[in-house]
Amino acid sequence: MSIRVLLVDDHAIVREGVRSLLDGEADVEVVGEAADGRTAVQLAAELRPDVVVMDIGVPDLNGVDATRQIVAAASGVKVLALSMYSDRRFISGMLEAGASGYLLKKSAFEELAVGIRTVVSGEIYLSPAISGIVVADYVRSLGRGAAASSPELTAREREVVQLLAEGHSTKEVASRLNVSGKTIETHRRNVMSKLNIRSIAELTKYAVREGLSELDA
Amino acid sequence: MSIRVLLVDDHAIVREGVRSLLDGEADVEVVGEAADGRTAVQLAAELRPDVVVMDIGVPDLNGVDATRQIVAAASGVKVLALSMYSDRRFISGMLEAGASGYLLKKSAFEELAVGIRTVVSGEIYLSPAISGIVVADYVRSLGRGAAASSPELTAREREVVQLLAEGHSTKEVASRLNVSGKTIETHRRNVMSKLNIRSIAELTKYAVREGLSELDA
DNA sequence: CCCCCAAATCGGGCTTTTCCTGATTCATTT
DNA sequence: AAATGAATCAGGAAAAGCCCGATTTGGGGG
Repeated sequence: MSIRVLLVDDHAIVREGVRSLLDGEADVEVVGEAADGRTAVQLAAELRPDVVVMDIGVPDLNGVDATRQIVAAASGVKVLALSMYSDRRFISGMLEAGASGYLLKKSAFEELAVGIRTVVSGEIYLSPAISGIVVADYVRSLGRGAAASSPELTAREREVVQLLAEGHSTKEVASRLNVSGKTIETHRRNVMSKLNIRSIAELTKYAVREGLSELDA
Repeated sequence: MSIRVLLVDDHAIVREGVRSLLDGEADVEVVGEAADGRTAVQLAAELRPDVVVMDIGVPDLNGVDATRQIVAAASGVKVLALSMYSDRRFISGMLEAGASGYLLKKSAFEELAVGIRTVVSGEIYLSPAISGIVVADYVRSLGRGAAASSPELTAREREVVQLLAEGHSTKEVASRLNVSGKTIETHRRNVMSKLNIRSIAELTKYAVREGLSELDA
């Protein structure tokens, strides 16, 4: 029985390349691909892969929140983050969301193969470069009580912010999330109140700064 | 005689993936890889590949300047830009530097294969999404000689965009510029029509990309 | 077990903004 | 002189936003 993998990355060339490489691994089988977070969550539920290889900077639903939903909905499905960034916020975000591993795109493919097998076996896999940051954070956290990330916004709120920052109207966001426009409106206003901002422009910049949205999206 | 390719990308996984895909093309042979611009220039001189597939966001020496040096030093070597971004500045930068093509990572791999063969034959290859931007720039350049930073918009329009992107409401912008709100409204709608965008979120990102606004403003 | 709270959901009614369709002025170009 | 593009503005319809409140649901603590 080979390891069933779902690939999530918004760049088709990258997905196809990784798939091609994984095809060379006898014990790994790519069973699906997704170009955005929401599709990833759906496919994870349908396909029940062993591992989701998740890029963080994906549209529609970001990698962190997609991971949270996948882990919550499909127990047993492991998520392995594959990111360009070694930014502490992304790392801690993914691990807190329930990812079983984190590696960098600049790593060799061999690391991905090892990482996949490692997380399937129930262990955690971190790129060597990442380990240092995680340990440093851990050591720091020994001194303080909590204060890991900035839980200002709820997961749902971040979801709404991301979609709004990607240029979707309130109505579009509502229909995509299958809720009333009033609900989205409330979420937006709550967020803007929490962040003390008064315009979509500032909200968009916040989303970009937080990695919820890409500048060229 | 197969087409000899040099891959330049700072992400090993991406390089290996693309190499794996290209290995499936009978007439293409990957003869080298580089993780940064300086190495790319050296290898291009040593290996004399037919095509350099060049990522823009590489360390040490950026893709644009690396392209410039490769084209200057090794006549006959074609450079095909492979970028995450469809930003006009990158596109024009690469083409001005002498690249023979530009395609996006979100394209399918098939496009890369076609692109490589196209540039080897001496022609230019552009992703369809890119072509529109290039043509728009070209058409614009027909009218003017220079073409400054963002020649799409008039000075007044940029002024309005900047203020909107900084989070000011239409009314606030109007009073600051001492004109009617209706005028600002018209400017905004004209701009959004020109740029083919439908939301303040996208307008804000445009402003940030163009340097009209700061992310932390 | 029950109460409370936070999060998510929605509605009514009113205000504000946006959208669509023109229209005028002025400077530059042809 | 005619045409074009840029900047300015208006009126009315449509949409979105703002301020109130309300329900439901899932946990935690008493």
